[in-house]
Amino acid sequence: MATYGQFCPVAKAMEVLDERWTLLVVRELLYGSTHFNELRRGVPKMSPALLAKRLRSLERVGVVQRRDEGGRSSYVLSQSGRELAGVVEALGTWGLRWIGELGEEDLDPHLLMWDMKRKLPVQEWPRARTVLALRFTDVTPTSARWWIVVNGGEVDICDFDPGFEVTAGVSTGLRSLVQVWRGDRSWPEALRSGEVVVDGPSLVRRELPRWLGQSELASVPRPA
Amino acid sequence: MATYGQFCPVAKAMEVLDERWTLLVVRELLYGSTHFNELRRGVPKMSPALLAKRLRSLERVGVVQRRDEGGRSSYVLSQSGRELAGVVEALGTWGLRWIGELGEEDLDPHLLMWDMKRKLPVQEWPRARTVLALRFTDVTPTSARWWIVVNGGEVDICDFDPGFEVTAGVSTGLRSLVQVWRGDRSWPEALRSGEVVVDGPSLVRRELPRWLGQSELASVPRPA
DNA sequence: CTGTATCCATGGCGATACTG
DNA sequence: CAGTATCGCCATGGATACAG
Repeated sequence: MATYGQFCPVAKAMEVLDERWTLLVVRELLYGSTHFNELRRGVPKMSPALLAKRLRSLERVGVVQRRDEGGRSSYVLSQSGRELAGVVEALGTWGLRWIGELGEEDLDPHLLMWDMKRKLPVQEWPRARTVLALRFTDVTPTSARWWIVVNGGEVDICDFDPGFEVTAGVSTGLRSLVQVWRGDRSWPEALRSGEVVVDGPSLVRRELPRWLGQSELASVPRPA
Repeated sequence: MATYGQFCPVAKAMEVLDERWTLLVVRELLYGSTHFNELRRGVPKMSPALLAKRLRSLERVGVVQRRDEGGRSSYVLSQSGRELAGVVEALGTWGLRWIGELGEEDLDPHLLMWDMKRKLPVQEWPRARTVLALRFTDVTPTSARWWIVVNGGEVDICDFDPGFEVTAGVSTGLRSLVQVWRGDRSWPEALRSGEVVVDGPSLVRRELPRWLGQSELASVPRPA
């Protein structure tokens, strides 16, 4: 860990946190991931060796507590780690307001589905099993089709047809759905523009924005 | 600038902010520094080449506005940059609470004096010129003696005797004064323990804690 | 004073393969 | 599933000197 040679608390914090990927791992832990490969899903472009290294660093500085669970390990934030929520939130708010341009390489369908799996507002969905068939119109075929299954408060995401009756189909450009999820665009606008198309009963077409919702940070006000 | 390939606002923010030194430069700009060598005083261990590079990066992403002022340049935060105050504050709060251990190399008397120069509560000082002669008992002779001159709301820090009549002398270990300044220890405790010794009229001995005060973050509550 | 230019070593980190 | 092991590049950034 490189040092700054400053007693300033900001510098001392950055000695721990400024290394590449570190705060994204913390973000995943804050979102509730506890196991190695679960963490990997949230930072897929990070090599496993580096993730292991970061977890060891975070454990050493007391941000993460590692527990051995008979062979496998689990990683949980300590009190110190949980308090990084304030830092992560400030970064997210700032990033949403001021770093709006997304490159093509930022648009990863796996990450979007993983994020949705964790944060879909299941309480808005019907009690009965509900299945959305999602199709990204502008994505390489192997990652273009997804199924969202909500049943009894549980969300499952499949990249193959699970075989259940489909409640509705959703067809959209990946960028459009990412923008709506982040709150860069609104659901009504995206539907009106025709960039997100819902194929199904009119009731579902009306409810879909509430079912899918938006990420937590979406409501952050944007600069005028 | 290395990318993460994620649309997450935290990741997009960190692409801009996670490089070494970047947020410390922003901190200096938030504290009001505007010129190159003024910034350098706040990040003395950073090479000038790297500082120039970081300033260019920050300008490119719209955090800093550079102005040409007839030969020299000044650097001012944009609206986007000013909003990084929330990030810096969250980092400082967390760092103060959880990264308490300071190594010897973190104890730089120049940085302490530079910080004090900017943030001394001059409104607490007498109207008439007041001079404190500071001596660090445990620091290499060339950086051990400092004079703080407060006059008409202006603070001057000298590393040589400015020749004015000295109101009082303060003798202390560098670490002790840093700890008090950060709020890791209280003024009463430091004086009582004898680690900070004030040599002067009893009125000054009473007033000194209010004159020097503590850094802004010092009041952050510490973990039990 | 305000930077720029150059050089160089380090090690961070990405890629890949592999193991219990 | 949960990591380790290894390799090698190249970019980061530290140091120093110098220029306008």
